Amino acid sequence: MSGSIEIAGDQLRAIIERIEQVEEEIKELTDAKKEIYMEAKGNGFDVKILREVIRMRKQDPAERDEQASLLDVYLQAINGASPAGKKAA
Amino acid sequence: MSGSIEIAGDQLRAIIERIEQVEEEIKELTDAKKEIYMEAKGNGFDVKILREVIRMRKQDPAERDEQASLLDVYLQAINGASPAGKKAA
Amino acid sequence: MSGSIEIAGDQLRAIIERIEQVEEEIKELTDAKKEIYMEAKGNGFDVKILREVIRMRKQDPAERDEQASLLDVYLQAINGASPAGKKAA
Amino acid sequence: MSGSIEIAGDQLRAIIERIEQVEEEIKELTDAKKEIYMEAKGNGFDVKILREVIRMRKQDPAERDEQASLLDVYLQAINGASPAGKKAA
DNA sequence: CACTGGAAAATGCCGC
DNA sequence: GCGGCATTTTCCAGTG
Repeated sequence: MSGSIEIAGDQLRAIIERIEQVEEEIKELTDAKKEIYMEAKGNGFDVKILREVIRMRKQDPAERDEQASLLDVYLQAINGASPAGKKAA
Repeated sequence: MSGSIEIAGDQLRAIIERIEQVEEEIKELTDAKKEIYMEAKGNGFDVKILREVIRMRKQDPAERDEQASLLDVYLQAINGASPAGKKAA
Repeated sequence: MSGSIEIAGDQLRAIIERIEQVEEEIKELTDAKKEIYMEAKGNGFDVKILREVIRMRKQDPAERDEQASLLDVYLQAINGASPAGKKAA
Repeated sequence: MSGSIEIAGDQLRAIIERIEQVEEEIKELTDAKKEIYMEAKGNGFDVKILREVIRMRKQDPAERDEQASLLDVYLQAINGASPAGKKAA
């Protein structure tokens, strides 16, 4: 009766503790990351650009180019839309 | 003609303008909100605490539900796999 | 005695309600914005790029160029660092 | 020499590599966390509810404090401008 | 005037 | 493949 619940309860507790443990470790690393950024900032680096560099390195080059050209397409589409009839210039 | 490049320039413009319009309105309201806080501050209220009160009021309804069903939640978690009162399957 | 508290209480309530009212309106507009993006997506536009276009339009050109060139500086600094002794090439 | 352009390339590289290293470790832990959830799911637990339980446990201590001092908070808000028991100033 | 903390936005992920 | 959720990132106001 209370048997299967007890067992599940123990299991549940174990799961929760494991997850909380891992989350704790993640938090430590996240803090470490922040510190590195802060240190970099202290050395005169621009944190925002730094993040962008890291983001770029994560992305594969093909994908990057594709996004860049799509952006160009959009920008040109905006400029080339209706204003001043340069439609097919 | 420029063909595949000229992708719906007019449509794109329309979308962008609509979004920018909405963002403009949001900005106005955000400013109004700030003004209310400032006015409150001028009347001797502590803005930080005011924000906290509002935050709590937002969370409270949700919180109440969660609190009320905490035990249920645990019980469900323990045998969440049997959805529909399959007691002991 | 309870006098000044009462008055302040009314005032407090009024402030809170005004803010909550404004926040409600902001939420509606935010939802509207989301819908526009979703509609655009339904028409084949890339939401992420769309967001970038809008972000770019908000930023003044000078600032934009500055960021872009700083990014270049960083990227070149990475490539030109130690590897393969091209230090002063 | 390239002068002002060659801005601390080595330093920059070191920073980036450190960050990427830490992010790698975070990713491993994140994956571990996911695995725990998956394992739990395999044992009949409802992942969504599990997440909720963990979230509540995180919020609970803070929540308790906030709840306990709600009245205080309101009272402070009402005369927050007099910090240090200036009774009726 | 840079730092800190908190609100708002954006991105990525997971399940359906 | 899409919509919703959770995390992460960015922005901004207050503060020393």
